Amino acid sequence: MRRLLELQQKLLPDLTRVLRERYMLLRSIYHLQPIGRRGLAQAMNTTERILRSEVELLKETGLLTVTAAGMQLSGEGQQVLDDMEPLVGELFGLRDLAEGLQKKLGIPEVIVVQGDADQSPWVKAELGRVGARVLKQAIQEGDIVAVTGGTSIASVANHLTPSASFKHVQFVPARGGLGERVELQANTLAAAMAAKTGATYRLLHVPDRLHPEALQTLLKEPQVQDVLALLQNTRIVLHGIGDAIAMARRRNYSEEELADLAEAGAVSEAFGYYFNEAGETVHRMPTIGLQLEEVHKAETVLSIAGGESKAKAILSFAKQSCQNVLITDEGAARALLSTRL
Amino acid sequence: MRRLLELQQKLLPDLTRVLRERYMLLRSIYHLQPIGRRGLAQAMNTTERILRSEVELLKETGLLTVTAAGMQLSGEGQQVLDDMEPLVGELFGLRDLAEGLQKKLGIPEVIVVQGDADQSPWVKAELGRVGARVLKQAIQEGDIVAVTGGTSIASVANHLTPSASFKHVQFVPARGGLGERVELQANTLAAAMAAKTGATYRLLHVPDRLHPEALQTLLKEPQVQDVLALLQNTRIVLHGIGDAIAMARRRNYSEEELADLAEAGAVSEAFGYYFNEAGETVHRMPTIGLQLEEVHKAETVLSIAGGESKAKAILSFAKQSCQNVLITDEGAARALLSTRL
DNA sequence: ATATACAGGGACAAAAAACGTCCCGATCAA
DNA sequence: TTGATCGGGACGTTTTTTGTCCCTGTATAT
Repeated sequence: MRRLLELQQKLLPDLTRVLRERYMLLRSIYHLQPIGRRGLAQAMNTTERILRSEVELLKETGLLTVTAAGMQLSGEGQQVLDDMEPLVGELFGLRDLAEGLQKKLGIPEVIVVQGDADQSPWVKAELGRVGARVLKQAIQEGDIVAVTGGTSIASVANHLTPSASFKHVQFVPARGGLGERVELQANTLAAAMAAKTGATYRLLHVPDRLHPEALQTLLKEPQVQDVLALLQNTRIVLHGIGDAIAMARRRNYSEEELADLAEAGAVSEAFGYYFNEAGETVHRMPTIGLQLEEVHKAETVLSIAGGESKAKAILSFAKQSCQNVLITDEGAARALLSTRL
Repeated sequence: MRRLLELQQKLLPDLTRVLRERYMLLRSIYHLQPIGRRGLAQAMNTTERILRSEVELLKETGLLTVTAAGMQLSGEGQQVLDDMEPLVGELFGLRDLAEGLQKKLGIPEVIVVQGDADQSPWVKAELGRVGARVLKQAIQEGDIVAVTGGTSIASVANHLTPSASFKHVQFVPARGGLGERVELQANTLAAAMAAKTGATYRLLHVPDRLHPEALQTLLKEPQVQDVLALLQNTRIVLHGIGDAIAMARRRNYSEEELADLAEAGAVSEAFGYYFNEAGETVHRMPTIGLQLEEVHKAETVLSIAGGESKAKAILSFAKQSCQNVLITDEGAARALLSTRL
């Protein structure tokens, strides 16, 4: 494929530019639909007229339909967008980035999506879309999937679709309450994923900020024990990676606690663990759930994190060397590759 | 590849049109170089200005160089033209034509080049170029290659290049003098091919229009016997297919003989044999050389014929069902496919 | 050597396409 | 019902493409 592209580019030098632009257009429409000309023009920061020409062309090709509510992708347009996925790597040079990361971080598989989650809101959605696709491919009957909270994982939940392969799958929250907003909590997302796919789910109801003694009591509860037993047999871990300080702040840590974390050198966060640059655990959220050893035992660990601001955190967590697949974005990838080892 | 092209076409509807045009441009330059803007514009019947824009673009891409003598392909341009070969089948729908012919005529491999040899002079050159390529692929050490005369085969000779694989190959004329112009005779072409490739060759010197008795005498000549013995071990036959009447006329048949041929239903001609629509031999040139049985015995029979006017002849000869590869052009292919079985 | 024919490149007006901008009636959501 | 937003029409302006002609240099044949 690469060869064909190079050949075509010699005969039609701005082929890739056009393909890139059209791809971004389709993708934007997909994420914003139904959307009007003006709104879209603003979102893609281009002019209304120029966008109009593009849209008219895509309309003639039948890739998008135009209603009074705005424009949206047709079935074929959706199909084309999906079919383009492998092409995108070449068009934006993402394949090279992915290979570079793979080598640098020692992760078996790396997928890089175009854009920067810090700058463009839809990039998070893209991460979710790709994450959902990868999860669907990895899933096997009877799997136990441990999921964490966070915006990236929430995005995956959003893009999951019903499928027979999820029939006997169980989604289990990786950890109990972590003090996040409810729509981003692991419990919520496990349930949401189950609902979207047709799988089943379990919950881990652990109130926030419990005293250690109360925690011990809870641990004896049959329901809780049940879930913990399931977590020990986790085959797939689906988790996000957070910036340590940002996560702590989101979880309403006091200024004092934040200072402690910073002093300890915490850089990244995942399933309630905080890691320093060397990948060592420097702090744990006071709750119960998936243990780090169990993550290492899992067959497939799917990490999702994007945005330039996440680069340091990704690098830190990669030290765990337990990941099988990393899904990230261009912004993070470039930042990672430009830092010295 | 096909899939990628379809995808691209949805995003850039006139991609294939542009690729087609640029390909034809490169090809025309290749066949006419060095050529000036005006001459080329006339040859491709387009305007000077529009061609100029195209040329400027290709020049910037480095595909052609511009000298005071005119423009010509650069090394890279040459390379691109070669690399495009597989693409051309898709762009011009030639793959479908080839498959159709393969089915209809029962020939294992069919290659169709773009254009019509009756209309555009360079199509014959293209047939030769492709023929040379195929021959080069088919050749093995120690092969004996029987070649016929004719313009198509002459074109193959023109496009052959030196190669180590031709080291111990012998080119042998399929038949003795057949009354054609010397530059199209089998003898000449066998020698030419040997010279171009670095192979060796043998000649079959048989004067035109010999009496049967004289022929018998000649047959006893050691030199002749030698060549005939070689022909019995022919592994590759490289031959053209002619329209029966046209060939006879080119060979200065009398009006009376022509009438006889026509009455006998002669349609096609190859290595001195004339066949009717059913593929039956209705006449033979009075000379010596490769026998029809030997053609059937050969491992590879490479037939080359193009132009709409050759369609009937190709169909007739295909009845022999001894061909392995047919190289023809769009004009002939379309005509063949549009005739009832 | 010289004439000639043909090469590429420059120039420029005409034509066409692309673009910026504004408006309008329809439609949907509040 | 109201207000915001939708797609499509309209139109002048800008940019690009195209047609046309000319000029100078260079091969080639005489």
